[in-house]
Order: sequence, then structure tokens, then C-alpha cells
Amino acid sequence: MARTGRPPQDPARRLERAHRILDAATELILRWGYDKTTIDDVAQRAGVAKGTIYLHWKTRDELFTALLRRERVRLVAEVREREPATPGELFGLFALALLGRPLMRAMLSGDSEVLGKLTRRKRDSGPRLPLGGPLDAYAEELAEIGAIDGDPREQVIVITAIVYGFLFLPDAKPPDERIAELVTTTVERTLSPGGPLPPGGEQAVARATRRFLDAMTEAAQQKLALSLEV
Amino acid sequence: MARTGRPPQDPARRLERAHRILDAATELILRWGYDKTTIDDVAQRAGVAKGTIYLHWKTRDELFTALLRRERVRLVAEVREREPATPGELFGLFALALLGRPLMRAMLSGDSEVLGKLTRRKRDSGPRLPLGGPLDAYAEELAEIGAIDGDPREQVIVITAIVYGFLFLPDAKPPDERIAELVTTTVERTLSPGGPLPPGGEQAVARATRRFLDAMTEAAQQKLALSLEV
DNA sequence: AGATGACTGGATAGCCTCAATCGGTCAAAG
DNA sequence: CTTTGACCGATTGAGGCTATCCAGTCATCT
Repeated sequence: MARTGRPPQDPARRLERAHRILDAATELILRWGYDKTTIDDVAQRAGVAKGTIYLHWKTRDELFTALLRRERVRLVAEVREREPATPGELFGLFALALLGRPLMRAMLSGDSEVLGKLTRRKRDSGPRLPLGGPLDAYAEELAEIGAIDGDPREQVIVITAIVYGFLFLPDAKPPDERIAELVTTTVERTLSPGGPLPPGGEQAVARATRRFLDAMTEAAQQKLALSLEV
Repeated sequence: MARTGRPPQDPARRLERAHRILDAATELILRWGYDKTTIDDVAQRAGVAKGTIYLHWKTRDELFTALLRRERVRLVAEVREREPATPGELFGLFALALLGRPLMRAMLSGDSEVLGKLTRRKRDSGPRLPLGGPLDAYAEELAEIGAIDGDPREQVIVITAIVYGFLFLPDAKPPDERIAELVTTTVERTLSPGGPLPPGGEQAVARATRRFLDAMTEAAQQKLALSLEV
């Protein structure tokens, strides 16, 4: 993703500069939308020359990709820090984190106001929710533990639908925190088979949840790294 | 909505003609989208002269309004015929009926491919789901019976989110019938507090559900009538 | 009376041209 | 070496003009 030459003088400073550029880009895109945000604008706001941006990314699109990947890393980190112990808590926190990230929401809803011409391109390719293949594995694991009844793959669809539905509530009445709680209880009730978990089940669920977030974190960070250094 | 003069020769024939026009309009709008469907097209397909259409509706928009209202009447009728006895069944059937009605789905999702310039206008004004005020009353009633725990108004939001989420599943993998089932069980699990209903509760729920559908039917039919006569 | 379709005028699509813009490059500067 | 910003050329969009289209009307016909 980044330039092909060897790393520059001070990798730390270089990274810091990359983040400064991404900060500027994020701000401008949220303010003016993707179409109206130019590389010159970003450069000026980041306090670098235009050419410098091209030392980090080959094209405008790659800059934007990096930006989204950074968002995802932060989103996952935000969720992980709160240490959810159940799927309900997990997705409640995901919903909350998504609600607080306008760029992610624009991405998921295909908001053409913000994304401009990227609307179709990114939406068709990228994953709909910032959860990749690990989600299926997680559901599988929960099923084995006995914390899910029914087909795990189908439950993944159900959960996706629930989170989506809450994110794009027509007039989003309750405050974000309340929406997150509602997601939590809805997911909880939907997944739980009714019966109690086997002994040690809760710990197993908590461990599986932690592992899922670790996997997400790892994957997200690797992707981001591709966008920040060779 | 319709013309101000007195009713024409044979009211029954007039009504049949109105429906023929709406049939033609529905077909064309689904095929070409709203923007590209002209009154001339509709007239030709319905086998009437253009002026005749204006004997029924004052403007193009009113024709479209009538069309949507007819869709809603049919949707509600379809659900009611299947006699759902619980909220779960009710919303599962709603989801199923919505999935089978492309115009309604386009409306709800704001599909600009189909709706063209109507996208914003209608979406901002009309109700998001074809469920009006009666829904709140229904939830209230269920709460009194004991079939809902928590704030009924909030549960309405939850249910709305669930149905929405399932309707616009990113890649809609399961077949429609399965989606309907999933909606049913999700709503069931979300609403019920776990404890058993009081004696006679099931009948009470079934009665409330029937009443809700009656109210919806009545309201929808009245609105449609406004679009078809005087 | 009800029904028709030719007609109107306001809006829109298409097209062209020209100027400004902006993504991307690279020779020169530091 | 890293960084810069003037420069290049493709793309975009404003402006203007014309031809077409189409919602809505109404004189005419049945």
C-alpha cells in the first residue's frame, strides 16, 4: 500500500505524520464529504506538502482505505477495552461504538452525502459490518459451549440484522447508551436457549468472547499496518 | 383526492378502471422506476386516455399515493388472512409480506433506483413502517396482559429495529419464509419476559392481535378510499 | 353527462465549449 | 537522503443554448 522505497529517517516520526494526515482527512471528509475533500486541503490542514502524502499512499483511494482501517482498529479497541463477557455485551458495545463513529455509520449505511462516489465502490466490496470471518468461528464456539441454540451461521445473520436494525432506526429516539442496552438484551434473549449453561459455561463464553476480540484486533491491526508501512 | 364532480355513470365500473390504472402504474414503476414512468405510458397500458387518469386523480403524485395505499391495504389483508395469534407471528408475517412487495421495500429502504425523485419527499413524510399509531396501542395492551415486559413504547422501537434489520439484510441469504420464521422467534424471545402468561393470557393476546389488525385494516382502507373516490 | 387526445408551457435532457480544478509527478531544494 | 510545490494533463463543472418531453388542460366528440 505504501511507497516502495526504504523506510525514511525516523520511522516513529513518519508514523506520527501519517496519523496527522489521517486526522486531517477524517476531519475534512466528515465536514465536506469525500468528493469535496481534495488532497491539497488535506495536505494544508496536516501541515505537509501534497507530495508528502504521496510518500505514504499511492492514491487518494489508498489514503481513504487507510483511514477506514484505522477507524476499525479504534472501534475494536474501544469494544475490547470494556471487556465484554457475553455476546450480548459484545454487540451492545459494538453498536455503541458504531453509533459514535460517523464515518463507519456512513460506510455501513452507504450515506452518499458523506461518501460521494465511493458509495457503491466500497459498499459492494468491503464487509458490511466490521466483523470478518472470525464472527462465524465465534458463533461456532458459542454453539459448542451451549450458549447458542440453533444453527450458528444463521444466528450470525440474526445478530447482524439486529445490530443493523438498531443502527439505522428511522428517527433514533433513545440516546446511544440506551440503544446499546437494548441491543444487548435483544441479542441475549435471541441467542440464549433458555436452559442454564453447563458448569463453567460463563467462563468459557467470556473466554471465547475475549478470543474473538483478540482475533478481530489482530486482523484489523494487520490490515492497518499494510496501509501505513510497506 | 379525486375529482370534485359527482360520481360517474357506474361506480363499480369506475372503480374497476381505477384499479386497472393502478395495476398498470405499479407494473411500469417496478419496471422502469418512478422517474421514467409517464402518465402516457400508464394510460396506454391501462387502455384509457390520459385525460381519464385525471378524472381519478388530480396529479401524478396522487396517483402514486393511491398506489401505495392500495399496497398497504393488500399487505395488511395478507397478514390478517393468516390469523396470527401472537406478536411474533404477526411481525413474522409482516416481514414476509413486505419481502414480497417490492414497492413497499423500495419505499422503506428509500431505493432511489425505483422511487427516483420521490425518494426524499415520501420518506420524510410517510410512516417508516406501514404501521401507524395503532401499534403503540397494541403494545400497551400487550403490556397490560403481561405479554411484554419493560416499557411498551420502547419495545415498539425494538420490534421496528428487528423487522428493519431483517428486511435489509446485506445479502439476504435465507429464503423469505425462513427470514419470516427468524423474525417470529426473535420477536417472541425479545418480548416475552420468560415467565408464563396469566390464565387466559394467550386468548387475550390473540384477541389483541386480531384487534390491532382490524384497526390497521380499517385505517388503511379508509385512507385508500380517499384516494379512489371523491 | 363521460371520455378523449391534441395542445401548451414549464421543465428537463442533451450538447457543446471553456475555464477551473485536482490527482498525481518529478526536478529542484534542503 | 527526504521534502517540497510548480507543473501536467485528464476530469469536472459552469454556462448557455436548443430540442424534446411530459404533466396537466380543455375544446370536441360520443
